[in-house]
Amino acid sequence: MSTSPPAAKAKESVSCPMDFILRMLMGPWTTYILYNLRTHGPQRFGELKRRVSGISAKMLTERLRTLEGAALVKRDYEATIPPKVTYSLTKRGGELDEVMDRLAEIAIRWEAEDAAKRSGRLIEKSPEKAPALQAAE
Amino acid sequence: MSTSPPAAKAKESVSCPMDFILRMLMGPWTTYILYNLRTHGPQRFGELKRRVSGISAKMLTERLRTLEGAALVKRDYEATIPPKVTYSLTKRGGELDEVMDRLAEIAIRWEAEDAAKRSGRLIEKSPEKAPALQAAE
DNA sequence: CCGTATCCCCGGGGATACTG
DNA sequence: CAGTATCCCCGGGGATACGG
Repeated sequence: MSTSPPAAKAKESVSCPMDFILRMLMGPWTTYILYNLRTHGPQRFGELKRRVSGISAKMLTERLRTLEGAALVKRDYEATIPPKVTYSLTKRGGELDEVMDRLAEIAIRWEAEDAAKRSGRLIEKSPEKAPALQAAE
Repeated sequence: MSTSPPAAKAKESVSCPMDFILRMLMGPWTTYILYNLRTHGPQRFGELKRRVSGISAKMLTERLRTLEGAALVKRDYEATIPPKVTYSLTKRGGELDEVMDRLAEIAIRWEAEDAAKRSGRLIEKSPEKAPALQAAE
């Protein structure tokens, strides 16, 4: 396990295998990019850049290269004039879908639970300021 | 979906719910910390700091506070002399186990596939330098 | 159109010293 | 022991301009 020790070098003494994936997903903008490729299908650089609003070309390029290196994204270069570059998820990239969905499901449930807990408190006590939510355990 | 737009503010126009969780897990050292709490059980600040080797007190404190705020970690303060503070996973924190395991499983499979693919190439072609691995699709 | 090259700035995070 | 306070530094990432 890791994510940001001194140097993100290889060899982690008591490492955890999923670390690599988390490192990948954790990179800035990464989830945005994968999400857009998932929901809007293969698309060109500019299109992607427009959708992932706010990202710089530099950043987008860097992320796509990294994802490509990890074999999660495929890059198709067509040497027309002007050139046309299309990015798409690889088969491997698609394998993350299930976990992503699982994560999304949990997130939604938590959100609902928190909302319920909050409104419950409001009904019984109506505090001035919403207190930080606390886990039951 | 997101992870690092301009400001990690709330309100994301076309947001994705799992974003919150990813943001959390993606924080530096986070997975290390959760992993240690999972495998070594509840433990004190110093103990945790020793295990997550290389982390600074400042960072560890900040991460633990964030995790506590997200209700993934519980903080027990005992006002003895000297004070004794114990951290543990909450029930909610434990709900991530399944996804984590799933992720670990995928990571291990990929690693194996890559190793196989690499050695396969080495046998048939023996290239000087190992080429960047490429997805089938 | 799809990038790379350059510059520059801001804040995340480490080290150290100190308190309850 | 478990933090907080302070200082300081480095590099990640944006903006801009240019090349194929």
